[in-house]
Amino acid sequence: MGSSDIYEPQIIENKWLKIWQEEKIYSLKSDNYSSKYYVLEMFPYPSGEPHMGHARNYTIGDVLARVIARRGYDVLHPIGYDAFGLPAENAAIKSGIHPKESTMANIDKMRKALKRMAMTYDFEDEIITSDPSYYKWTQWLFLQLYRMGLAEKKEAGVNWCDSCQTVLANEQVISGRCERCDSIVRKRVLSQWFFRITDYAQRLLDDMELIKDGWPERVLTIQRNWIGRSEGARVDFRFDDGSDNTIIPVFTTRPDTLYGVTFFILAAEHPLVDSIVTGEKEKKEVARIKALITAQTDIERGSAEIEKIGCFTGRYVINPVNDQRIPVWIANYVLLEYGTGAVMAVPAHDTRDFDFASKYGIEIREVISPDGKTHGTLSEAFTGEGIMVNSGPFTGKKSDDGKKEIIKFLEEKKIGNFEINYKLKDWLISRQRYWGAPIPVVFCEKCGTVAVPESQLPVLLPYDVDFKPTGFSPLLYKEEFVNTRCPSCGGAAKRETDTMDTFVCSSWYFLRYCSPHLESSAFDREKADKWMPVDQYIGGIEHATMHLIYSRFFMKALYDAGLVSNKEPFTKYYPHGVVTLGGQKMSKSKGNIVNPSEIYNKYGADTLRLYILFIGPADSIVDWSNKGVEGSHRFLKRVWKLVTDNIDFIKNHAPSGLSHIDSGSMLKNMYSQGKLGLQEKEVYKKLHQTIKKVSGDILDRFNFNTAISSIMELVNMMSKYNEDIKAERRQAVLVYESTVKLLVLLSPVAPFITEELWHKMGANGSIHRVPWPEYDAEIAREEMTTVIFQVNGKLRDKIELESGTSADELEKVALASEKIKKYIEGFQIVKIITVPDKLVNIVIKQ
RNA sequence: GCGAGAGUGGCGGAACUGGCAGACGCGCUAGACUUAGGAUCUAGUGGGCUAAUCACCUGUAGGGGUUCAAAUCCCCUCUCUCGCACCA
Repeated sequence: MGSSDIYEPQIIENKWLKIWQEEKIYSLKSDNYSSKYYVLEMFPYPSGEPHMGHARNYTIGDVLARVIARRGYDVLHPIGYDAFGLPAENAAIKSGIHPKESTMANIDKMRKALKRMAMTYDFEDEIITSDPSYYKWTQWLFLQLYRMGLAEKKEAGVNWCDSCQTVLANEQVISGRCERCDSIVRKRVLSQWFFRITDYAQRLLDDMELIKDGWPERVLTIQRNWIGRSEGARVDFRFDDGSDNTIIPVFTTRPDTLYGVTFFILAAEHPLVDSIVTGEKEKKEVARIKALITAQTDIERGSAEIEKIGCFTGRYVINPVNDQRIPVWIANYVLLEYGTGAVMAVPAHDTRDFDFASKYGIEIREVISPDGKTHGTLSEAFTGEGIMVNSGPFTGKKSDDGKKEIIKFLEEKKIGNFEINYKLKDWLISRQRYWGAPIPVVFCEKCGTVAVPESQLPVLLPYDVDFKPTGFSPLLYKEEFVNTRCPSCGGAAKRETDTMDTFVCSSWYFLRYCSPHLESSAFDREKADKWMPVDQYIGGIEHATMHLIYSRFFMKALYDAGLVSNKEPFTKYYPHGVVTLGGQKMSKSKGNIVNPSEIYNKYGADTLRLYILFIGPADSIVDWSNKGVEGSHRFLKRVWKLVTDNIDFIKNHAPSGLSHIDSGSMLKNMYSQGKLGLQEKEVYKKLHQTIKKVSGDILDRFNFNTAISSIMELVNMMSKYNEDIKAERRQAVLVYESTVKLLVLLSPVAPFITEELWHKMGANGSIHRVPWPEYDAEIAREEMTTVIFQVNGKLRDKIELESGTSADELEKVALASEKIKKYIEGFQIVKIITVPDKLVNIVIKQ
């Protein structure tokens, strides 16, 4: 046995990497096809070499892209790097290595690893968001939004992370903590840049209709919750003494409970609080409670468990529907950020108000009754719909109707109106950090805020800066950067020193991929129209309310600007599951990491790719197992042995000039002429069943794990055939055909070993150019079927019968079965259920 | 607390519209080859009963139901995962 008969993954993989690169087989694009398919995996943040989650994500996308391309589609399958971001800058503070250097070094590592794993990307088309040729267009897009009035600088209470020394978008705060470093986030009032994503809240909801068939429902639910639409009314309250005309609007989803308002609450931070409190005693108490409340973190205030506290302010407002005097309180459970920061409290019909009223002895007045009767003292809030009681002219109405009528009443009297409220906040995009795209704006004393003209883009990020975190952008201390001329009047002006949230960069990269090298604009409209939307997007679900919602917003804004033709960026989205080790999330700090490189260096990339798909369903959490890797490697060794054995056999036994193109039709002829033996027919049928199963599993169901098991079954059956039948009696055409098709089916998952064996078979050209096989339904159909016989639903016998045997015949055979007879003798047969090709169930009376 | 999804051998997981539960892989057991085996091959492998690979019983978190037939459909309970959670 020569050395060429041993499976040596390192040697063959390195060999093919080189050849493929020379022959550029990875360019899946061609403009000659009519049907396009855009496969995209979320691009990586270049943190070093890729981790197992990356390997999983990219392998899934790669296999899909390969199969689709070989079904004749024109496939766009690009890669790039989300290269701006905090980790590189934090590393720079620690180590002194410039973010640009570390980022580029990491990208090199990443690219090398992706290539080594045989990902079908055209690396010449990759994009790097931190490159001026890219962020020039990020800045340009910022300006488009600015012109549309969708970008604005405004004073607002924002989330501040002390550890990251920057503000965070709402989406980056996960239950009161920083998404990146887990520190507790605190509120600060700062002037910051925002994108008005709230203007698109309704469309982000409505357009879910366009993508609902391709997105998992749970992801849309997460977005729906995040947007948080609620319908109700705005109701204006005024102070009772006419001392001023200040209107305090509130938002309520239950205008039908307006008659049950017994107190009124302002958020402790509400700007009116300080000015309205007049009495000395109240001033003291309000100051004390306010201090207590503001000391509570957002996490505490956001939790329903924390005790409700508050106090009376000494002032009253008038309930506009019945002119009653309502005491004004402050309380910790009313949040400034939501609605108007003021609430009409209806303790009888709101659990929070009920708790508060009970604690402080405030009146609880029932106005909605489940049965239309009044109930005196309530033991808990009734929050359901019912019949209005104690509600003046509205008494007796159903709450649903009452809502509409009260809104109508408010609108007529101009003291309120129908309103929709959203939890979604505007997207805060400025960051007080260095390693990001500069916001292309200057401030001029004469002209105010001035957009940098397109011709002056990009606003280059200076290289030499001091990274010390001071709470302000490092750019602020870079005078050459800050001091500039006003583009409008030419006078002295100062540049904006904040940079953009990296999520801005990633909100449009899928468009840049359509024309990655274009210098004259962000993207070529025609190309974007050809490729967009992304047909299949693949990536982690943790971006449900960040990247995925921002990208949807961007696409809509660009659509409104007339820059793109689609409203949604991603037709289908598939969230893959994470890879754990010992049930724990892999993390550097815990030291429980298996890197893809360890695996491909030891077993080869084919083993890695195979195992990461075989490990479990692609959308579920899977636990890494080194034993499992070995199993996958063993399988490839078995394939190697089977195919090399068959190559030897074919050399000695096959008719000369046999090619895989005619082996198929030759075999079909032999099959129809009855020239195949029993076991040969079985192998032949299994082959076509496998083609069917693998195609469906990959393309329709994303079931890579079962696609691989079915290939394993085929290999097992082919090996068994070789074992059972002596070489001289084997059917050469069958051996040839099944070996060829086996390699083709396996090639997207294990591109190296299949290419090597393909060439060992004497083929010309790459296996990765061979069209995806079609199955023949006639051959895939089983001739014989196992029919089970049951008595009272219990399995008692089974028999092989020709497929399609009639129900009558089945019944006859079943009743003739010795085993069945044993069970039914002496009993009365009640009925017999027959399902052709499946079973006969004889029901007897016992 | 509310909502959604899930629970199948020792393990990862199959079972498409109700119709042979446990495909495929790991692990384990026995055997073959071998100086050796953590290589490779063969056979076996849900549990119980059994001399047996015959036969039988039992079995998909637990309990009930629908059905000729339930891992699959319905109800209740338990457990886990995810989402939401003073959102007025």
